[in-house]
Amino acid sequence: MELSKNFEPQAIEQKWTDLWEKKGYFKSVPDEREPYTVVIPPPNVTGVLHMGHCLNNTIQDILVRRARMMGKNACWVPGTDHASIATEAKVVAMLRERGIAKSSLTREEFLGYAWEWKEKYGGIILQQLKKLGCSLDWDRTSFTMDDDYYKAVIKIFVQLHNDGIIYRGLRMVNWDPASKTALSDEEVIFKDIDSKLYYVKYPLVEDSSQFMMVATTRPETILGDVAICVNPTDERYKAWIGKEVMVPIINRKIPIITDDYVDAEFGTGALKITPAHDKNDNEIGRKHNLKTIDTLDAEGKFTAEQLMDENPSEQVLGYNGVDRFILRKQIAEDIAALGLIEKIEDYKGQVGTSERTGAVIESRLSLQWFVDMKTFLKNNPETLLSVMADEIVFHPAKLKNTYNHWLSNIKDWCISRQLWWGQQIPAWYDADGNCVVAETEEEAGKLYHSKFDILNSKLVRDEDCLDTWFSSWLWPMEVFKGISHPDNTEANYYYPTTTLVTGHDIIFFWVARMIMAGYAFKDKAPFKNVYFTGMVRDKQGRKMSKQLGNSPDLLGLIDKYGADAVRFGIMFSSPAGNDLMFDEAALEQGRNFNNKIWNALKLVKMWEGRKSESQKDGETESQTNGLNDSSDFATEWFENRLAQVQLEVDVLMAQFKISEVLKVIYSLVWDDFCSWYLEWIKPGFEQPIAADVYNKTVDFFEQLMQLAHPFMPFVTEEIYQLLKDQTDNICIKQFANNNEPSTEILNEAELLKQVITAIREARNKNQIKPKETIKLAIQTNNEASFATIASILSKQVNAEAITFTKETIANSIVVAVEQDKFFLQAEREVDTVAQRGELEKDLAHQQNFLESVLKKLSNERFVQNAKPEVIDFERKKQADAEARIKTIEESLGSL
RNA sequence: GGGAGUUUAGCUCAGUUGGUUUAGAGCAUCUGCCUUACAAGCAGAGGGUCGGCGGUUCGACCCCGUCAACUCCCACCA
Repeated sequence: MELSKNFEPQAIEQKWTDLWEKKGYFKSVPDEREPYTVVIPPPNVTGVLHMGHCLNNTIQDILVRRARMMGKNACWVPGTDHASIATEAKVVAMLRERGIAKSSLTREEFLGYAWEWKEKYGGIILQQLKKLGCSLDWDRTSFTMDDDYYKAVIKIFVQLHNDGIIYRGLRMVNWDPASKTALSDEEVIFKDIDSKLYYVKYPLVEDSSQFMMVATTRPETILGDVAICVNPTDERYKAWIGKEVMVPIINRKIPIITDDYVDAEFGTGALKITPAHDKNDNEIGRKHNLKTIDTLDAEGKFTAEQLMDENPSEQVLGYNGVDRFILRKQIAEDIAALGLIEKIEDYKGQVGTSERTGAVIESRLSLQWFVDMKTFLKNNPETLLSVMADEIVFHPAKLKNTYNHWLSNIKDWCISRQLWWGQQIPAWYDADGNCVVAETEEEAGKLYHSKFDILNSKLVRDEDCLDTWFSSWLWPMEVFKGISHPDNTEANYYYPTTTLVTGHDIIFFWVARMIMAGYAFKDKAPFKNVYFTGMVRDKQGRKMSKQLGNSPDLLGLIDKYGADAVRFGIMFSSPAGNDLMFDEAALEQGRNFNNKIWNALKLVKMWEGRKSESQKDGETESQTNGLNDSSDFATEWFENRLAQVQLEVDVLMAQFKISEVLKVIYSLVWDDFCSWYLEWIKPGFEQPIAADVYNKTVDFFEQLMQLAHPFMPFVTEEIYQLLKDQTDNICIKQFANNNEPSTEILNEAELLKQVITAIREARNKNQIKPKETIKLAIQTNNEASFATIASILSKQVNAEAITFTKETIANSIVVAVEQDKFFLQAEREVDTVAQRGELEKDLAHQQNFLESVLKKLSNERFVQNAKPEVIDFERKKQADAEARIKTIEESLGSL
């Protein structure tokens, strides 16, 4: 069979995806094996695959594939999240394009469109994961709004409500005017913005020639002012306390009050109090029994509704419906027209924005549902303890601090959203606002009658739905129906899951809440390990974003480089726990690596037809030189090297140093296997290869592919199949047990590599052309061991003859490695001047080195205090350096 | 304002309890090679007073102190 010049990923990826799926390799059912369970962080149904997913899912696939090859029952569950706000926004936008307003639809009609949208677009991202090679158990695909899942969420809501953990209350909440819903604190992102600080004069009621000056960034809320507040210790305002000032434009009389909260240093030291539009103002308002006057509607537009009993002027009514940001400028201008603006300063401040829509958040007094997190946490103390005690292990561990801090300062969780797409809150109200919470309408009715003894009242269900995270916190349990059908076989087998892989940006949103939920509802941690990935950034370290346009097209990259190369690239540049700078050059490196492996295959396949039955019959080029064949040494070395790396990989994987593992494998394949091993066993041009050497080589190659398979599934499967007729597939081939590697042969090989490199370097420096052969004479105490590797050595340094000598050979290039000396004789004259220069440079270096070693050894305190092995090592350094100096001096003498 | 982290070669990063040939890798750079697996390659090389200063120690990239720069998280000073 003819193998293509370069590896062509496009030709094989689909083939293996289809075959793996057809054979059902990634399907998992409970059995007697130990499970290795991973649940995917469910991407939003609105999502398309981006670099973050690529990183995240590649890591999961590596863990899962490796576990599968290590005899575990690996189960990786796919699925998507309904993403209430994001999806509802998309559906609303789609309807708008079709000319349909959401407000013209009933809830049922809207949900019909939403499901339609979900069915059409919701699966795209999962299909894209297939392209990446993810070995998910597709039959288990879940969705956070599946029927059972929906019921599970409702069940948990009712349970927590009955336990008194969930309550409904009128609170200041974060309000997103774009999506017209409340948000949790976690959904608010604070951003630095340039704004203005307006210095506004409030005329004193008793003497309008005097003013109270207030600095504010939000003049648009002035019409809702109910007081001016100063610090009680502020001398400047002592005389003003208790007096009244007039609010500009609306001319409301408001008192001057005091509160410790006010910082006398900031602005003018006087704070206007607008309880409807600011959390702190609201607190102060409550303390001082002030009115709350709301002047903004749900969309952030002015409304005079609550001003009507003040007989608002035409001017005030004219503000109706004006957007808050336009209003800000307009009111500032109008106040300035009254002569009541002293000055306007530039001001750098922070504003909260919606994580989803980006809209500036308003604080708004609103009736919402909350989870009492402090009590909930008190009931489930393992949430914190298990992480701090490493019962749930965080990678990297530094995030334990972050986690601890958040839990220790936890606030109540606002879980109601003014949306339709999501689990509808199972609360029913009568006309008087009496409320019952139950899983179904029927139960709600029964409960109502048992509770209230009111006849014929009509119950209406709460319109709102739940925060998406209130459903996804059940994910590791409910994908196995652990809540909707508790104690089922699957849930008992797969839960707790083994490892969670997710971005550190959702540690509070999701990870912390899953841990809480795990302990609260299953009395068990949801997972044993959490691997937090960093954020994917571009080459310049900027976050990937749509706005910057620096987010590469992942499917395009897969087409261009192949999925294996993409996986390689992202893992290779992904240090554990740090952000990674994405650079397409890494993918190129991955592609090159695939190609390197491919070419190694081509080389081995060339030998396949030239096997000789026994090693004796195989006449190698070396033997024609009268040297012993060294391939036994090569195979023995590589076998041990492989065992060594396998152990190293086990250790690194246990520490989740996944990109380190890839680097180790990369170097094993490229350097040890291709650059050294294959060259060492390579027969001469059109010469045969000993059958046992060939078979061992194929075996090594298989093992390498197996080791690399979790990282690069496609190319490794392809090569595994091409190496020889296989009865199985690499993705389920079990790792063999490792033997303990022999350090002796590993050290011998290291020395051989050093010798080869040193001689090559000498050749290069002396401008001996690659094709030009040399005669090599070796002066050593260890002729026997050099004799066994002589054929390798002669091949690798292009020596036509190797001899042993006791004497220094005149007019040759001398190379010293440890205590052995190598004399190179070439056709061309030795450039004595250059040689001398090199030798003198080396001599100086060795002498300096020796000096530093001797200084240490002559230090009495060192000899007294240091460990014996450290001293021995220093003595060896001394001996080696002395030997080398002697060699160099001899060489200089013979020049 | 609080907390955490980072600082090692041009770039991205390793460096395990202080001693391992006066610090390692990949990429990039330079030199020489189209050698019949691979130029997406081969063989070599150069490049770092381990952020600054001080300390502990026989010995510090590693421990302590301090300063500096950067990053992230938390916190609604209007």
